[in-house]
Amino acid sequence: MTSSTTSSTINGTTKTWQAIQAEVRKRINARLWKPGALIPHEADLALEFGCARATVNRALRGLAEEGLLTRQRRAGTRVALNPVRHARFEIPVIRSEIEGRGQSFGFAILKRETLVPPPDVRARLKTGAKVALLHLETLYTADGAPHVFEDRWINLAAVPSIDEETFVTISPNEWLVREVPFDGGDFTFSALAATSKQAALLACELGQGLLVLDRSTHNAQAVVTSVRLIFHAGYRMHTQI
Amino acid sequence: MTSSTTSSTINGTTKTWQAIQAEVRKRINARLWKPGALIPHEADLALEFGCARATVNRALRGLAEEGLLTRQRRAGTRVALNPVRHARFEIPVIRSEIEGRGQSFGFAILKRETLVPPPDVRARLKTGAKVALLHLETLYTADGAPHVFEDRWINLAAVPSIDEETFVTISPNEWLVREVPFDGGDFTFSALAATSKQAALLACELGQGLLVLDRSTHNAQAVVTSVRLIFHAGYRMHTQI
DNA sequence: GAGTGGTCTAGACCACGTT
DNA sequence: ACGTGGTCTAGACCACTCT
Repeated sequence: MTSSTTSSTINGTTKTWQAIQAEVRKRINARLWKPGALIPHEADLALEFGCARATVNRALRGLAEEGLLTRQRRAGTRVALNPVRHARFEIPVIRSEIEGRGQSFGFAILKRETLVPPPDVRARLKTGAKVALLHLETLYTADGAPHVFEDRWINLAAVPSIDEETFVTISPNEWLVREVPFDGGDFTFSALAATSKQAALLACELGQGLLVLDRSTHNAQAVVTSVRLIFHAGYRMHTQI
Repeated sequence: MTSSTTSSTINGTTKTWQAIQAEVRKRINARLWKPGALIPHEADLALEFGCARATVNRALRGLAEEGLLTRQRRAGTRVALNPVRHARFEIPVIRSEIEGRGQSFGFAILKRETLVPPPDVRARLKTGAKVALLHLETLYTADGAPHVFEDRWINLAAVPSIDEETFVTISPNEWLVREVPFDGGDFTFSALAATSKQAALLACELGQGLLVLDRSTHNAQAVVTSVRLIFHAGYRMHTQI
């Protein structure tokens, strides 16, 4: 038997950090280490598992990042009281999402203008009262059917070269992902009932519930873009942990 | 000046893994290393930065987990073509969320019954056609105002001791988090327009858009619980990356 | 076959918060 | 003050995969 997978337990003596992590998980689930309780030091565990302390550290760090453990310098490591689970969902790159389902992707620029935005948009982008921004309205389609309506404002100061882009072959979404590096962003999920305009755009009935994702992305200097995505009726955004 | 923070650059010679990570980020953002391009080996970088290879590894591993880099054994490390950003948002523990805003938390069990569920719920929980489950309907309130309506099914086989719980002092949500360890789950965001029943429960107008979160959690053995949360009108779920 | 990332070790020093 | 996690090192071997 040449069974030597990456995570292995050798005669009960744990070696890899994955195996140690699994063992710790087991003890937590079995309530051997109860929520809120202190678990042994890294040094003790290293001794028990017959490995280096760094290996134990690697295992426990992962569990702490998951939220299963709470670690503090002098205080030691505790089992988290409420396992604060972090869901990690991928930010949908619209084209990949559609083509990944085997559908054909399309988009149409409905509006393109440069003007001083309304106050709420100014607040989100943190721009002055007289600064004009690029405003784009785009409809993305899957197999020709409306998929999502995008209402986007772009900070021209942060993305000067966008003036030369016509968005004939590449969508605003992809162009920005490709051309503008960003450090972070805010995401907000909400819901609304379709107005007549939205119902017409997204080919749904008046008043249907629509999922909305507001998102603004920024880099070190400024807020680059703020966008509202209104998805077609029945759209579900799915993720796992 | 005693400026010795955790992430520091010493005379241009980078030492900590955080500093190395920041430097690599800078080079990617500055397009010094372009998307899709191969970056130097760990060994080379270690030499350049004057540190051990393990330190470089630590820095690059983090960036790979973020999705900014793609690493393969023999092939080397590349800058990711489409920075597949994944947002990491905390699963809201309802009580913490409400109390964290300084509001008072409350809940009321509206329905409690044990019966064989409809087919769609059976499918989600992967239970047989004759297996009875616990069904709970709960309304959570913030400062007395409706916050979220919870429609939950619980697999009694996975959580036997729940029959003795009256949910007078602890909500179903918290009880499950506390008593049942779980390994993973599915999350689905969607939206609906309030029915008259929902409008009455959540004190909103008929037809308002409501955010919906469907979630099922499982452990190694079985699906433990499946729940639909319907949030009050105007609710926004926010996260950052 | 050979090169690259993945991991482990044994030891060391440091940062930080509890005591 | 002191104990615990956080990190770094220098070296080693392994796993994977591209050529």
